[in-house]
Amino acid sequence: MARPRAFDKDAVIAVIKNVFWEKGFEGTSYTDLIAASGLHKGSLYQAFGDKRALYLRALADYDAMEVEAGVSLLINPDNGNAVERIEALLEAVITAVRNHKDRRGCFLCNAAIDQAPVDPGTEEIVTLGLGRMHHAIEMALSEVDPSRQHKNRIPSRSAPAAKNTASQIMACYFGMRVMAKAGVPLSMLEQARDAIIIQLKG
Amino acid sequence: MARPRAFDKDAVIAVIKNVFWEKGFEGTSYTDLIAASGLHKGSLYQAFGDKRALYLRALADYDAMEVEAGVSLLINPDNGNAVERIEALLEAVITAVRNHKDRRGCFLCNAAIDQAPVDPGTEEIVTLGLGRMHHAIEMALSEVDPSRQHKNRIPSRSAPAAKNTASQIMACYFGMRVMAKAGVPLSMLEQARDAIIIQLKG
DNA sequence: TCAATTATTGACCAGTCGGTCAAATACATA
DNA sequence: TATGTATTTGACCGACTGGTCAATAATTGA
Repeated sequence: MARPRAFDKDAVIAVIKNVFWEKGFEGTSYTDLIAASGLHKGSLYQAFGDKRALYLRALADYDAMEVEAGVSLLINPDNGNAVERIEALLEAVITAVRNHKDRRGCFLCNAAIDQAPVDPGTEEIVTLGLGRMHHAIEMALSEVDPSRQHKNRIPSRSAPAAKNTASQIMACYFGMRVMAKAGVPLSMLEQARDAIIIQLKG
Repeated sequence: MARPRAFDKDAVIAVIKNVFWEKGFEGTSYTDLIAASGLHKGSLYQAFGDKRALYLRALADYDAMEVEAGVSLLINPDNGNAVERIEALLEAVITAVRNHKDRRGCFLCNAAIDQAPVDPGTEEIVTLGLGRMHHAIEMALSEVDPSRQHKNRIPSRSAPAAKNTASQIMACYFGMRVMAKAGVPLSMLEQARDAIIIQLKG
């Protein structure tokens, strides 16, 4: 019927996500978005709406991709026992800093600090994302796999204890991301990871 | 010799600190700073330099006031035993949200995310502040007060274990601040606090 | 009282911000 | 091939950005 769009919307969001992820909402200008996407300002407006709409789509995309990856890492028994999966999650934070000099951190965490307090749309995506993360950790913690119980000595937890510990691990995880962004020595992140794992195994 | 300054520099920094604290670096404009301080743009420049210099002074002031308050809370035995002092620190995060609807969070934490990765001056203040916090927690954890040891049953920790646990508690603390900003239910923050305290007492 | 020195003031700057729009363009259908 | 429709384009907008500066005012020591 009409002229078709010359670009793939999802691919553009994926690119733009990286800009907001790295620079935050206020720190990102249309000039940045144009440079990254190769599109014209008018095209961005026509396809997605204003800057805030673009930001929310980018954040939702992060949630669907990266947060979801974390959730499946935590839930899938193929990745080892519950403690090993949680350790892998924490290890990923350290690896990102060590190998890739990644200072972008976690977009959800960045958004929590820079936009959630002033934008309800951001707040909603962030709290839902944190909620799913929390639930995944809780699931992992309460998991009792009878066939592995002996071999790995993971103490099983009552439901309320699992909830408490899940909240604690969430806090540790996001705290580690903040510390990584802050630029603390890697050793401090490793210490935090070790302490958590020792606690879980003990 | 010459015309004296009509305002108190420290008082102005204290006011401006609140603006940056709430809105971040990019989110704060000179218009905001002028409205908060009542000064003219030229006066701010003459007295402090550019926006970044102002931000760094505000952050340094936060470090000297608020972070230092946290450090003394952790170190001073008048505030109870080590676990009680750490609990008070975590409780303060929850209270700030519950009673004052405070969404500013921790300025050091906000700065870690929004400016530390792109500004070395910010990174330095933040890492030094985190370092002092870490040291204070470590001191509290390794503290063995013989007269109280029996009464309160705080397990004493070896130096390396105290370092690990200190890093873990730091992460939990900053994570809780992120979660508070994100707008998670208060119960989740209380769960995290409970889990940490149970861990320390166990 | 006068000179030297510093602070205050508000007008001013170029550049950039997010956002709009009408014209040109390209496609699918008829 | 003609027509209707959606996309692309780049010029354009007013508002605001961080920052400057020359004129004016206030103070102290001489």
